[in-house]
Amino acid sequence: MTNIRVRFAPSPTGFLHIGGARTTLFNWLFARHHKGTFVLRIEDTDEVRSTHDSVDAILDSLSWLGLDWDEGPAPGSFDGSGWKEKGPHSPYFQMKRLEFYNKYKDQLLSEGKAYRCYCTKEELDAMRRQAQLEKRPPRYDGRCRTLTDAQRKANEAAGRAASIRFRMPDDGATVVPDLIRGDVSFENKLLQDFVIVKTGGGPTYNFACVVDDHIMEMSHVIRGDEHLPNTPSQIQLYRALGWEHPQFAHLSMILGPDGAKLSKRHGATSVLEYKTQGFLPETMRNYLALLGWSTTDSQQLFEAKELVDRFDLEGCQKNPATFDPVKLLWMNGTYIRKMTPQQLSDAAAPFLKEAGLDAVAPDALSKAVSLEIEKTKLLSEVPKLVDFFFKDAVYDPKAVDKVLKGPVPMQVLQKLGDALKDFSPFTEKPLEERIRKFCADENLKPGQVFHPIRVAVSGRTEGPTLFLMLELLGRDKVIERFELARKQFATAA
RNA sequence: GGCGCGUUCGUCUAGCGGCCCAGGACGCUGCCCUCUCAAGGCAGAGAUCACGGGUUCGAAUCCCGUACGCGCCA
Repeated sequence: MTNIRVRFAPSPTGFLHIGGARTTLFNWLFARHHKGTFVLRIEDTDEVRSTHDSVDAILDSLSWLGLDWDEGPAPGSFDGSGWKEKGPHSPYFQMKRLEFYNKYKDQLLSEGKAYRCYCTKEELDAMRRQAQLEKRPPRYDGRCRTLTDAQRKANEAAGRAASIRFRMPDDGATVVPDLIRGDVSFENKLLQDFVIVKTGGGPTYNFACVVDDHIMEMSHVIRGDEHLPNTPSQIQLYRALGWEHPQFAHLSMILGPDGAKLSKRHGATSVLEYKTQGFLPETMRNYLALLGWSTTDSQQLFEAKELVDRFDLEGCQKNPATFDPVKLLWMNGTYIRKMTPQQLSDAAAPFLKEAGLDAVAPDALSKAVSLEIEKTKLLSEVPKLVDFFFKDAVYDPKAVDKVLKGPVPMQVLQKLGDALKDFSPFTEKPLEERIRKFCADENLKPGQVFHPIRVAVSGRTEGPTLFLMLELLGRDKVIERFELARKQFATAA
């Protein structure tokens, strides 16, 4: 069996979006599963829209997702003119590989498999309109196929720029053997002589892609569904160049909730946005894997290694999948619950810093986090879940209305405050015993006591288990907040 | 417009001729646990397998059409 070599080949014209991340993930999983090689190639032939920032954003996104590549540019290595690269096929930027495209363009030209086309944009537009009028497919008519040397010279003399077109076969059909969809057949007469080199001299996507995939020895091309209609043209190019084509696998697309291709108007589509929202990379990998791939037992949660072990192209879905943010959120919660409090604190560090909680002692923070871990769904929620341990409580008016209003809560706070003033040890079990005794002594139901305590101390009705929360806050803060709440809300009664 | 791909609970999916009047997961509803919120446990609602024809003793599964959705080429 040949070595497995796959690649992800993004155009650096923006951030890495969810669809691109999914394609990368599948390539990466396939490579790792087969102990093959994963290559990152930058298709920057669109000189107008390609930017250095986009390259960096893509590299950062992949690094965050934990999808490492064996060949290609190194993240963070931009030095003002380019990136450091690793791998035997460097450079991995198409704009630095023009010599290859030129070489094979010349070969095709000299073998008569490609030709110069002098048609202007206006002429091509006219041709298209005419075809539409006659209800024919708008296909290039091949008028420059048979230009004589004299005609060619005349065109050159007239200052017309030439593009290079590939001579497609007129008859027969081209079959795309697809690992996911089976054989897909396209009639050649409906395919046109497509441009391989633009008038400006740059290669088109279909040409550069074929040349590079061959030179870089790709065994499989795993890419989005939208490339399937390009594939017969590419296969013809491989043949004309005397090359064997790689195996193809076309992944179904990812849709937004409205059934249209996932795009910016559906909200967050940049992978990095999910990082800032507080999702974990392992969540993203697991969830994205399930978008278009599954096992026969419909397993949902996969350890990192398990995903690599179990991934295969056979489990890939033909039909498009709708991205479900609700399930993503659930999944993030399951991953957070698997973490230790320490790990969660560390992972949430950027968010804690933003909330001004970065000075909190790690040990105290970890304890607070441990009380909230099972309800955390996003890293970004951690600060507001624990802030009242370290900052003044902010009283939620609704909570106050519901729980602190009336004479009973106020009395509870006063009497219990007195009772706890010198109480020791101020730890969970003794506190529970003491407070339950207080309930009995005062002839109050536990709820009549517990709820006011909770709101007085934290400002809200929902929170961690009560007595541990009190222990962690410590006696001084508890007493202080009892008093503060009484002063602040006594009149409200 | 032409070509191509797709169509199983709201969503992600299992299913590759009998085990399926369709299984799992998210979400939803109810109950249990309980000091709140969660988490967890249990139960439930939810899919005439897009539609119409075939093939077959038997079809979600095979074949052919139709509809719809999406993509590509313009």
